[in-house]
Amino acid sequence: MKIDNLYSVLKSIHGPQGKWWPGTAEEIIISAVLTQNTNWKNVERALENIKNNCKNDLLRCLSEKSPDKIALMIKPAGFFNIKAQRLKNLLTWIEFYNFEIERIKTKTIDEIRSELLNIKGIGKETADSIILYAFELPIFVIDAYTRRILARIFDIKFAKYDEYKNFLESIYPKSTVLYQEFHGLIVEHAKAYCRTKPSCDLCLIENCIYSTKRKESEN
DNA sequence: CACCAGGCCCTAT
DNA sequence: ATAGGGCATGGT
Repeated sequence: MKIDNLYSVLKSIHGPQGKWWPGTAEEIIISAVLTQNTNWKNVERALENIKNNCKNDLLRCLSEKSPDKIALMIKPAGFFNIKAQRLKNLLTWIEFYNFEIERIKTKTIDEIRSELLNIKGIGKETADSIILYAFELPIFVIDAYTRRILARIFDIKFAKYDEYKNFLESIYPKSTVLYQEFHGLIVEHAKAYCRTKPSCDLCLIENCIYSTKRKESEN
């Protein structure tokens, strides 16, 4: 199997993901921080608490809360103290743009990424997730699952995040929808096949492709 | 009981 | 440069 086909193979297995990252742009920005090393179910609870406390103008409202207040709201998501501070840092940046997403989007992807990475608590995966899903600009999000799939199936290993990113962006066309779908497919694949298994190391996409190929050959 | 989850930062080699 | 520890909740 060629890496050019990974996307279509994943899609044939798991189907189109549609709006894989739920919520408005504002909610996506917040949940990008909440989901750091955290189960999505817990993110939903935390986000729900925030929405209950901030009925409208989510980002501006949240930015006016104290770190302690925020920590209390996002408690279910874990790491609540550090995440509360990270949200504050992120919101301080967004405030420069008067909390208007459209104003941020007038900058280039590289500028936005660089600014996001200057925020303490926003690493590459979080920054790229925000750019791809909240700002809807084409950037390839790399996570642990992405690395694992490349390693397992294609025996491809890089040392750095940006090497993975550049590699995949050189193979697949720079398309927001494509990158959104792709990342969603990778995560869903990992979830679907790992969650119920005792060890994630046994969660091999190879198995999945193998069984799919068998089905095809049986037809 | 242990291990994991849609990471990131800081520190010690 | 890079490995290891801390952050913390809820599910399996």
